[in-house]
Amino acid sequence: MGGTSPAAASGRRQPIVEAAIEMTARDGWAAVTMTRLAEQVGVSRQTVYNEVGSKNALADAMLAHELHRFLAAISGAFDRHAGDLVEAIHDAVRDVLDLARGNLLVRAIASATHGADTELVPLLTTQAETLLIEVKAMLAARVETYRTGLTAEQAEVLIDLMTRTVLSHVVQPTGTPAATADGLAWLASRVLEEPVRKPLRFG
Amino acid sequence: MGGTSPAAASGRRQPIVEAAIEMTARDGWAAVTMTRLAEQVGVSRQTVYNEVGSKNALADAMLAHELHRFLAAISGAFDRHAGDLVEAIHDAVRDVLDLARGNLLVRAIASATHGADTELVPLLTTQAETLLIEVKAMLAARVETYRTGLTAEQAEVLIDLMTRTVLSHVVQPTGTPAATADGLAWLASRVLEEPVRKPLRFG
DNA sequence: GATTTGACAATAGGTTGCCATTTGTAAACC
DNA sequence: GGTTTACAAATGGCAACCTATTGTCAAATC
Repeated sequence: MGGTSPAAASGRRQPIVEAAIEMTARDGWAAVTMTRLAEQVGVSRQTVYNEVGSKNALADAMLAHELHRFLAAISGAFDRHAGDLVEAIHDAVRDVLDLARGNLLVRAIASATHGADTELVPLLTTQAETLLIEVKAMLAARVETYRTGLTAEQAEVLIDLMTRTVLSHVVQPTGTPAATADGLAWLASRVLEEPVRKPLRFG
Repeated sequence: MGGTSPAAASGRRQPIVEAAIEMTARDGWAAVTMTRLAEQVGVSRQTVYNEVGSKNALADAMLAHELHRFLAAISGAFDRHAGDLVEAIHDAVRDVLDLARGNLLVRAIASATHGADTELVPLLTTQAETLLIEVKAMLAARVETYRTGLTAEQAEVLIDLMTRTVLSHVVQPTGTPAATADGLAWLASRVLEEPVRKPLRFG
C-alpha cells in the first residue's frame, strides 16, 4: 500500500519476513527480537529496520504474507476448476485446511478474527477485521464467474457460511481436511443444483 | 449432576447465580467477589458458600445457567414448528442470536469455544469443549424427528455447519439476527428440498 | 434449624522499585 | 549500499511487599 520502495523491490524483505514467521511458529512471538532475526537471516540489525521499519510493521508484513498464501491457495483451486464451482469449493476448502494445519501463526490469526486475544492479537486490530471481508470479496468475485443461478444476495449467504465454517474448522477442526471438504462440497452441490424442484413450498 | 441437595431445592441458589451473571456482565468477572455478591443478593457471605460451594463452582453454575437458556430457546423454536424444519431452523437461529446480542457472558463463552482466552476461559476448560458437542447432539435428536430425506451423515454435516456459523455470528455478527436467520433458513430449504432434481451430475 | 456473624489461615492478586533487554535512531565506517 | 558502533527511551521481567479475597470454622442470633 505504501508505494514500491526500492527496498521492497530488492529481494531482501521477503527472507526476513519468512524467517520471522518461522521463528514465531517455533519459539513464539515474544522470542522474536530484531537482533536474533538479523542473525538468523545473516544481515545486520539495521538492515532489518531499513526493510521492515518497526516491529509492528514486521507483524503486519508477516500477516500479509500468510494471508497471501491462503488467497493463493483459494485462487489455485478456482483456477483448476473453472468449469465446476462445487469442485472448486471442495479443493479450496481442503487446501486451506491443509495449509492451516500445524501453522501456529495462522491459528493465532484465525482465533483473533473470532475475537480472541493471543500475544499476537494486539497487532491485528486493523488486519483482523478486514481479513474476513477481503476473503469474502475475493470469493464473491470468483463465484460470479460461474453460472450458479443464484442471486448476488444468495451467493453472499453461501459465501458467508462457507467462510465462517472453514474459519471455525481452522481454529477447532473436526475430522480431516478432506472430510470437511467433502461435507461442504456436498452442501454446495445441493444449494447450487439447478432449481428443477417441486414448484413452490412457501409463498 | 450431584443429587438434589435440599439447598438446591430451595430457591436460594438461582438468585445468587443470576446476580453473579449480571455482575459479571456489568463489571467483569474480576469484580465479582463473594462479599459483593452476598450484599447484592441480600444474604450473608456464608450462605453464598453454602449454596454454590466455591468460586469455580459459581462459574460452572453461571455457565450451565446460560447454556440452559440457549438450549431452551432452540427447543422452543423446534416445538413451535414441529412440522417444518426450515421454519424451526429460522426461529432457532434468530432466537439464539437475539439472546446472544448484548450478552457479554455468552460472548465470552462463545469466544472460548473457538479457542480464545478471556479471564473467564480458564474455568471453561471442561465445559467449553463439550458445549458444541452437547448442542450438536440435541440438534441431531431434534432433526431426526423430521422427514428430511437426508442420511444421518448428511444431517450431521448440515448441523455442524449451522452450529459453527451461528456461533461465528454470536462472536462476530454481520447484519441483524433476523437477516442471518433468513439466510440460513433459505440455505436449509435448498438443502432439504425433496431431491427432485436433474438426475446425476457426478458419479 | 437455618442463617448470620466474627474470626482466622492460606492464598491470590496487585503494587512498587529495580535491572536487563530491546527498540528505534543516528552517526561513523567500509 | 550496507555494516558497525553508540546511545536514549521504552519495554518487560523479577522480587519483595502488601492488600484483598478465598475458604472454613465455631459461636451467636433470629
